[in-house]
Amino acid sequence: MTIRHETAPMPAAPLRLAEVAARAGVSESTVSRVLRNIGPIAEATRVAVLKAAEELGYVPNRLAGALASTGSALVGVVVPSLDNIVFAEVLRGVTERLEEAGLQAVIGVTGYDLAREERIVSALLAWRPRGIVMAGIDHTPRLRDLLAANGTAVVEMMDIDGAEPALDRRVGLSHGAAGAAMAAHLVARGHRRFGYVGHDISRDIRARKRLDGFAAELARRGAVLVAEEMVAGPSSVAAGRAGLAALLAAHRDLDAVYFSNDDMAVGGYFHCEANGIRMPGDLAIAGFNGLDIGQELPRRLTTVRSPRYRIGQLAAEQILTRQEAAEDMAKPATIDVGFELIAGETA
Amino acid sequence: MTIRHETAPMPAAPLRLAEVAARAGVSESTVSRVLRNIGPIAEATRVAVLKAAEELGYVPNRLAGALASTGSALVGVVVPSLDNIVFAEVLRGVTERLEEAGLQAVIGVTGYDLAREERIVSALLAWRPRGIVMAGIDHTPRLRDLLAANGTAVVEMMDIDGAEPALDRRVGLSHGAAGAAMAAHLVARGHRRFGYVGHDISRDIRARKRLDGFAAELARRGAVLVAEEMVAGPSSVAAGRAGLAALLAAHRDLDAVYFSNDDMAVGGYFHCEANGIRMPGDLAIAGFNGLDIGQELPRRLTTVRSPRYRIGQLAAEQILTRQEAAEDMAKPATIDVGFELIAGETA
DNA sequence: CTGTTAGCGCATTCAC
DNA sequence: GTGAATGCGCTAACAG
Repeated sequence: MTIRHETAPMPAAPLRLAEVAARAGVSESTVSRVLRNIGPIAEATRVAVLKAAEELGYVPNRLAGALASTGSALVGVVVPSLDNIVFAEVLRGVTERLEEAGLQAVIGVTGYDLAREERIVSALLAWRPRGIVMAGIDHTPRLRDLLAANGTAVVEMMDIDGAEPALDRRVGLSHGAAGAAMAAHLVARGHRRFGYVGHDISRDIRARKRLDGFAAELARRGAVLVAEEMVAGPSSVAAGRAGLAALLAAHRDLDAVYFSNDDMAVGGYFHCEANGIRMPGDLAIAGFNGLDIGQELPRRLTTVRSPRYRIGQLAAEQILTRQEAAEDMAKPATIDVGFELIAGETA
Repeated sequence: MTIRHETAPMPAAPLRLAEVAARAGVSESTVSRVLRNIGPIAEATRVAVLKAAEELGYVPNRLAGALASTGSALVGVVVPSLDNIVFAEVLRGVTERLEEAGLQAVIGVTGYDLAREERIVSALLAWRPRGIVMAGIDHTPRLRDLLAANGTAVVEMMDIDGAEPALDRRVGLSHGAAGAAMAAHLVARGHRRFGYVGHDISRDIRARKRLDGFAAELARRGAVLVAEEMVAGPSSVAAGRAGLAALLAAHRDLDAVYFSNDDMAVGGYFHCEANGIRMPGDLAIAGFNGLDIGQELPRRLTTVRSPRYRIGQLAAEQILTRQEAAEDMAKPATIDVGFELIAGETA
């Protein structure tokens, strides 16, 4: 047993609307209206209510509020990973835009696992969110059904080229086109014999789409993708370094190497630097994402910049502006944010 | 007006417990119990209920559940930034541990702004979360009062050395000690004349604590902190590069430079590389965080590794294990996860 | 402009 | 083992 000093803060149950109402001498509804800026309120009572709420340190119970009004201020946000700065930036875009509108993000991380994504989204739906924002357009059939049946606003981010029909809205870019654009650029720079270094591409579907677009464009332009080196596990600088080493050990005659993303490409860069391989003279190197680190290297990395922060903001925006009235008429809409090829100094 | 095909999914209102009950031919209470694995249930009815819920694609309404049971499965998570991979990793640790326990994270990003932190936490509290996990131990007095009065479980992460009393639990490391450890290491390596390159340190309180610990230890060991170069804005590779350039322009006689973190230090590294400054012969360089990128540079960066993922996990753990029963007796507890000095090749 | 009356969907007493 | 009430804290019609 402890002896509690009189001034010690009592971990009391949170206050209710009723207690604010009592202190202000008005009804609960009035307090509710004042706090939500709804309807006409006499200035005197508004002041009194605000004062009472402030003095008591009242924090409204949004659980109750959402239940009563059938509409929570929560938005589910699902990303495949947080190791990757890319998704952290998307998340920042989403949360910032949501905050402006007074909404909050509940997050889920799938680890690139579609079954887990299904479970996570299902759990998110339990909060009756205003909407769900998820990375990627590839989902389990069961998740598609769940989302469709639920009538929840859904925004798919990052990727816009897929065979499956859109759930609701899409904000992103064509990874196939990004891969093709890089292939075109590299071929134009005179490179002909290509290699590829990637990470576990069976899970990272967008990386696969880039590779497919890249390979197809190479073929179209008469260049060759000589070899692909896939490193197990997630992408990282270390994996890129090791991957390039392995690739070059087996194939000494490559002009250029395309990496699954900038992390991997930076690893390749370091391998070249450490082994006296000059870029792009001895070997050209290219990545994807347009990360800051790549542009701060002594030789700027050739890559494609994806507008991640903007994608996050636009995705949140879609949730905010979804007109319930127009819901039935609205065809699933796609916003293509495009990408920018950065012709750096490594290719 | 659109003509809706018969098979088109009707964006119906989400199902209620009652509909599952009707289909299974039992009462709502029974469904509720089956779904939550509570109390004795006949195997036959359990199967029937599960089948009905599955077939209907029922997703429980946690808003209602939390309201009725006064306890939500939400945990507020507040970080200063998401640009920095460091906090993304912390967030990953938190969400992974929470997911194991069936809880979900609602996030808030403060932008290193304490007033905004206060608003965000206040908004988070509105969901009556199981607990709040926040980065840092420096908060507005008003936020401290709010949290104390509320009786919410609070875990402060990252930092453990502060004048203010802990709110509830702390999981982190002493940034002052980390700065001092680096000072000791560098002096032991023979360096005497030091410079510092930092970012906007008025907002990044932990960076300031590291600098203070660093400077104090230098003084104690008879070395000198010749100059500090503060770059406006957040930390970045570019800022570190520019900062070192500026510092060296004004002070040509430095032995070693301590950076506010690894991002900045990597920038310094690139500056040296681009300008033929050899590390550590001409200039020693050290950072803080132990990011992967620093350890993949051709010369491994000398730095201090902070166990960010682990901090996140432990912080979530604290929320989970907080015994309501022992709540009154429990003194605010601090978990020091420590840090590891990485003696790289740049110092 | 303000108060009163009903639920929101579920978890929880209790009975049976 | 199961079902029938009661209320969580708030918003949303209604009156007045």
